[in-house]
Amino acid sequence: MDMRYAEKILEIISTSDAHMTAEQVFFALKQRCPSVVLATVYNNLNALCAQHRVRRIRVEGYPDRYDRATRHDHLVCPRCGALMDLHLADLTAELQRQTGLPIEGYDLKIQYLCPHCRAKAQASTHACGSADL
Amino acid sequence: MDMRYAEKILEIISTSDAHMTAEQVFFALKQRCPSVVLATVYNNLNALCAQHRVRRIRVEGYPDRYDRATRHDHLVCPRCGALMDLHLADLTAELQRQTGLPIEGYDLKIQYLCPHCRAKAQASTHACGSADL
DNA sequence: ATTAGAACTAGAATAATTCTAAATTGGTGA
DNA sequence: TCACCAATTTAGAATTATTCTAGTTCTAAT
Repeated sequence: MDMRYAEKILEIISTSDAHMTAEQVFFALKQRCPSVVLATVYNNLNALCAQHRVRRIRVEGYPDRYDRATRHDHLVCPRCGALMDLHLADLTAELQRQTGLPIEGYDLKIQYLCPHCRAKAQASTHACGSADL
Repeated sequence: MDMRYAEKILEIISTSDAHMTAEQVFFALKQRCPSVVLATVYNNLNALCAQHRVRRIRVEGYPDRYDRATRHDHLVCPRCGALMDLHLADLTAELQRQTGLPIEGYDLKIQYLCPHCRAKAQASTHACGSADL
């Protein structure tokens, strides 16, 4: 397993709340380790995800993002892809009970127009009478 | 908007419970319309998703899948990407209350090792003492 | 029949990610 | 110290899913 940079990558991800893409992690790491290459970042990220030390988040229409492995949910803006953390109660036990299955985890993404996109949507509604999507 | 094939595509998706990829939809449609091209399927699928008549499901490590637009949740096998429908109670109101936000919807994916992968995992555990992932 | 606009086709282009092979690194024992 | 081994990284090509562009065809209205 490729792991020479793993600790550094882990630190970058866990000290940022930016939900970075692989490329952003790569640029952040490059500041400290100029010789590192994007493929290495992907390798390390994949290894970290396999070990559940990092969490990969896929958002419709955007590259994968990487996040701390702590259990929490997300708010996703369907317009701009912005991601925000949300700390709701853990539903695992409840879902296990409802489904009767040995579930391993779950992923809850809540769609919500972020304030910025909400403002833009209102502006364009006022301007031309209907949304531009 | 590209919509000449939309009804046929909608029919293919809604009469199948296979959670098809764009390519599978394309092959199914090609049976009836041999001249159709993959890009057209993507265009129609995108239009249908924008109108919320079809739902796109992204699964880690696999191409996007398309599903009926009815509200329901999914069970996802983290090993093979298999998708299964799950009809749990609608959480929208509860989430709206808990977050205090005007949410537009949500996406709940529950990870669960499907019976097939479970059997395989057990077999390899017995054979060589530990999982092969 | 003509025209205009929408939708389709073909295939090139793009973007994210993975793969392959070669080079480098770090650790271990001689 | 030196040589060796396995693990990891590098470099860049390859792959895959999806989108884009330009030209063509279709439909419906005139």
